[in-house]
Amino acid sequence: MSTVNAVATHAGVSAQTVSRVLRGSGYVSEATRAKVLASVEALGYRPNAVGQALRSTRTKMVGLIVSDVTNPFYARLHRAVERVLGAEGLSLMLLNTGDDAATEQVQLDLAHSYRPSGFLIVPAVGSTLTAERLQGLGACVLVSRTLPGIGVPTVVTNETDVTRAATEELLRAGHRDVLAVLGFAGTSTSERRKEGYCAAMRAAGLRPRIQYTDQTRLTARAMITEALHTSPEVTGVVAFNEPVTLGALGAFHDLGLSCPGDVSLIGFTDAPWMELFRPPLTAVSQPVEELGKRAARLLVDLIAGRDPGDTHLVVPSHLIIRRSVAAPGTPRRTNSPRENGFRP
Amino acid sequence: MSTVNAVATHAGVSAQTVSRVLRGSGYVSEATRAKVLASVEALGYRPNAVGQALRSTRTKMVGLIVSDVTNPFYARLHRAVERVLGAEGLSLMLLNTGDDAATEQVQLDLAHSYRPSGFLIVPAVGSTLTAERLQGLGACVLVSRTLPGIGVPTVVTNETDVTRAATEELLRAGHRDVLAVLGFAGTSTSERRKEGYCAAMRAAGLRPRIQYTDQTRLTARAMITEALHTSPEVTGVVAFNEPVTLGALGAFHDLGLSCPGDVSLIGFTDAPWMELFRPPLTAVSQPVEELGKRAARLLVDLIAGRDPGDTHLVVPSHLIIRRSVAAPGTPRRTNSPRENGFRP
DNA sequence: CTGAAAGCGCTTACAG
DNA sequence: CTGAAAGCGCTTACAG
Repeated sequence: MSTVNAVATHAGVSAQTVSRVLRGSGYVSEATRAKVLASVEALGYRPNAVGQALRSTRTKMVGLIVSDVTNPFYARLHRAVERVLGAEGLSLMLLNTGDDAATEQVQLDLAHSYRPSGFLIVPAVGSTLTAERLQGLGACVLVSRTLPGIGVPTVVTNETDVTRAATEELLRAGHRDVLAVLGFAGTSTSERRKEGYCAAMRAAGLRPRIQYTDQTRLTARAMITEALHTSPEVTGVVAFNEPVTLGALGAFHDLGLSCPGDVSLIGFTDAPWMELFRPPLTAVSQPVEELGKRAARLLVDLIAGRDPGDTHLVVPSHLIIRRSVAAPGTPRRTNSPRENGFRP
Repeated sequence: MSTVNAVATHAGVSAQTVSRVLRGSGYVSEATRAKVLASVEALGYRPNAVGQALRSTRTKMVGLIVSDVTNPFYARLHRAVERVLGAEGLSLMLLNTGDDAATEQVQLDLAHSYRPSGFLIVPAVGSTLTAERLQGLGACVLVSRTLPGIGVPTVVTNETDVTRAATEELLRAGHRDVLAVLGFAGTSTSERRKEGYCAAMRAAGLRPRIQYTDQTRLTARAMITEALHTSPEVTGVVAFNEPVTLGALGAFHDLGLSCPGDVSLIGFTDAPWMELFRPPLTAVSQPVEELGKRAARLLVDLIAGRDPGDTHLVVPSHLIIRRSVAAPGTPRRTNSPRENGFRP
């Protein structure tokens, strides 16, 4: 493993000159530059990022903190972010909070110990992050979820509007009792969607019916099974994310309910299988790639000390109409669960 | 941002003593330890991982190099690996090769510049990685895919056996013309599955029919559409991964083919939606969590310089029988594509 | 245009 | 049980 000094000796120059050539900063004569480059080549020299980071007090790395790496939403986000950052010579360190505030602190500490150039954070439920803490982290952008009363830059989608549109789609088909399955209570994503849902219901003079979940498939499946079991008057469901959408379909299965015959469904975060499903699912398509790209660009500006312009970005989601919403049928009797997934 | 020296001054000891207390190595008196800990607390000191890494010439980080972060297989792998490594105080740096050999080199260089403690690698297609290169990287485990003639530790699944079992499941139902849709030609995963598939076909005196793909949904969809279009005698399909399974379903849709009425399908890498699909998909369930756990443990042993025992691990996949395989119906006529996804 | 000196924050030998 | 010295690999001022 050769070092700058080895290259310097080999080229007959000083270490700083090697550094200057490699960073392309300052003046270097063509002759020296050529000598250095030849030595770099000859020795197969690769700069040690740790040495660079220590001296420059910043690692060319960005911490991406998400709540669940196996949720496809975050995998897509990761890839989109990586594309933009990679072009800027920045790497990504992906950390998982499991939506636990304590884990979030630990992971943030861990990432911070590498002194990354910046952070892209999806705050965990009940996050205890404060403005000061985030300030201390340096450049930082909140993605998808925001934190109340904290003026940090954010990039989110227009969930309120699109959830209202989704709800109205069900109401237009004739549904009167629509269940909104949300994520964790208190997160900005749940609350903003609740707003849109409630606005549509109120405008139609209907009573909202809300179910919070932990955003995972299995919990959603059990909760939706129970809700539809005890409230057979529900004929429409708006899901929260891909796992919850799968949970809803699992619940329909457990109760022997057909979709859209017995109950209509609007999926969230359109996934490839939703188009192929029978029925093809009407779903909200979130612009995940755009979200990631915008967040990454905003962060890059912040890191470079450039004026980023608007620091509170909203990218539009939209509703894709397919065939999982139909007019409600005859009112259901009490449904009893068929098999796995539900304990009364 | 306080440093060891700040803590040392505050506690009235030397920097090395602080270091010893924090690392829990060497002898330190109870009194000194208490003083140091109090100062750490008082100053809110957090060690700088970059400083540690530079001096100890190893970063407490592992590079995980995969081919496509948005493939759920790798997301699950990431989480499983992170669990084991996190418990050992190791972080993960996730890098994407997009299954491109040149990108693989670049990403590996990049990761290596941080001098991680080890690497977990899913080699890209046509990977130019050599034994020497991997040696130079330090501790290294190949996951899921192997490289021919390279004695590096590996953790894979028993693809040959399970693909043979999947093929036999179709033959048992009466199929004679079964299409095996594989991934990239030449990867160990494609070739090992081809082996299992061919073994089953040969044993039944049948002619193999193989289609290589780039393992993505859209390409698989187009290729399978074309294959089923030109060869209406095919009545069974074995898919390669989740994206290819979706591609197959898309192809059936494009050709107006029902499953399992017109064509039977065996999915690969069981995903939650496959159970809920109509028909519920018979699929190969890969032990991704186990794969990640074993690979991570093996790497941890290697890093610690412990004897890892067996360095070529095979974890078992198994076939989950559901309802996408049925007896072949009457032979199909030439199918013409219905809509999007296929250009003759 | 180039170099000698210093130091980023930590830990590794080496003394005592 | 504890400390003075040195150095991991690089880049940042500062001279010339």
